[in-house]
Amino acid sequence: MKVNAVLVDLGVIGEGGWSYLERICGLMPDLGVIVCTAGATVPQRVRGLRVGADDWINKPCHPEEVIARIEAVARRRRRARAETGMGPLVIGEVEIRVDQYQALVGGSGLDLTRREFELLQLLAENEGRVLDRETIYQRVWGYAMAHGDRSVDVFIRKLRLKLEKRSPGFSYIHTHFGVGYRFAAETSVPEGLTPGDEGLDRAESQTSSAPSARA
Amino acid sequence: MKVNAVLVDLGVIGEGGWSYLERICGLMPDLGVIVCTAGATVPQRVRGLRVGADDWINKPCHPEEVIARIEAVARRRRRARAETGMGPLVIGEVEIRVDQYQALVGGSGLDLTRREFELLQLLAENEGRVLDRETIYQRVWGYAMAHGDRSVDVFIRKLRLKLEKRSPGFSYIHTHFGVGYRFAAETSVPEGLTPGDEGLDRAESQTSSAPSARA
DNA sequence: GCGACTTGTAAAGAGGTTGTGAAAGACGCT
DNA sequence: AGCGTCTTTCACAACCTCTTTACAAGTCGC
Repeated sequence: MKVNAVLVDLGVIGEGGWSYLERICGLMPDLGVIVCTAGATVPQRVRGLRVGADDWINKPCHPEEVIARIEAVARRRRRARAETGMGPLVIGEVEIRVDQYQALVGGSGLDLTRREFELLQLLAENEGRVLDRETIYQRVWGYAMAHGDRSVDVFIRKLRLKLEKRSPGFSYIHTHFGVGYRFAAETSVPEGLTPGDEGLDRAESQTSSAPSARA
Repeated sequence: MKVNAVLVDLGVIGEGGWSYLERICGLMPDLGVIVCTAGATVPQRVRGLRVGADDWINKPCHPEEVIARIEAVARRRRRARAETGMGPLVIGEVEIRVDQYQALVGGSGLDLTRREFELLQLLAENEGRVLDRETIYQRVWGYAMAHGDRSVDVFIRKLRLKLEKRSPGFSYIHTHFGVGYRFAAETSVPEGLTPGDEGLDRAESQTSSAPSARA
């Protein structure tokens, strides 16, 4: 069961309420946030929506409407991450069984530590997308990355070692210099390309060389 | 400019309003829909949100709050679209996936550095518009350009090389002497046409550029 | 066409980013 | 507590990108 939205009853809103709201919206951008207050003024509601709340209900309010608004927000959220199917995550040779806390490569189990697994899971859930280190750290470690922290790099390396040992010839984790990392199943040595005629273009072809295309 | 949300004023809602709302929500699931009505009852609002509206405002309502609600919905939409990669930027053969930090030409990936990518993105977002160097620098580098800085020119060149290598016969980045650069998909060698005799409105030659238009 | 200015092009060094191996520290188990 | 495992930190090497510079080529007004 996945949470798509929360209903936050702040009562009569005060300073504590604002910082709380900001923290929720900042920390969990994927979560729908509906705020419920007693007698909030228009400027307050405006401020709340600006901070990041998805909806704002003022008491007294009808239960039916509250439910409908929750549904509306939750539906939006669900749609936004429609790809988060419940089945195992499969990218190329790699299969991730989230519920079992286990990753497989070519059918046999991969021995990962907790951090390694959660990093792999995050990357795989965002297949094809470049994630920067701050985002990775925030979502795997659960709090903000300290300046100069190299943990992400180190764990990327560990994952790479374990993955590429199991399926040689494929590279999964790609570095985007100055940006972050991207997870995708690609042949590490694109055939038919002579190293040297590339010029400025390092010709990493995204689509053509996917080994086992995953629709 | 991309539309993220619409505000639909249905007045006093009747049967026509319902079918209209259903059509909008059904036809354009990616669009945020905010409904505005006069004196809709709670069951009516519940029904509207169930049909697929993202928010529901009842008149009389404060303009400030309306704007805040539009912003909230639009923000959600934008985020959802960026996250799911729903809205790649497509100009001619070039496709830009902002969330993936990746650009494709003719379906295969173009490997760009961070600055190159951000420059391309800026140009593509302003397709057909001439951007001067100061603006480009300000928006890609994030601060004002120093006098005599040639960085923009250098990166324009790098982009041109990578783009034109991949789709020969087309030029995307056009120089406007003394002004700046303009991004548009055009055949690079149109015979008998001197670049410059386009007159005053050179900006809107937005050919939808069928790739086979060269014959 | 001439001169002044703008833009194209190529290359190299500086500076920052990432890869890598190993040691130190934290954690959990018996 | 003792031990092994996992995590974090550190230092250095390797690498990539950005910026700068210099010169060539192009464009505009006269």
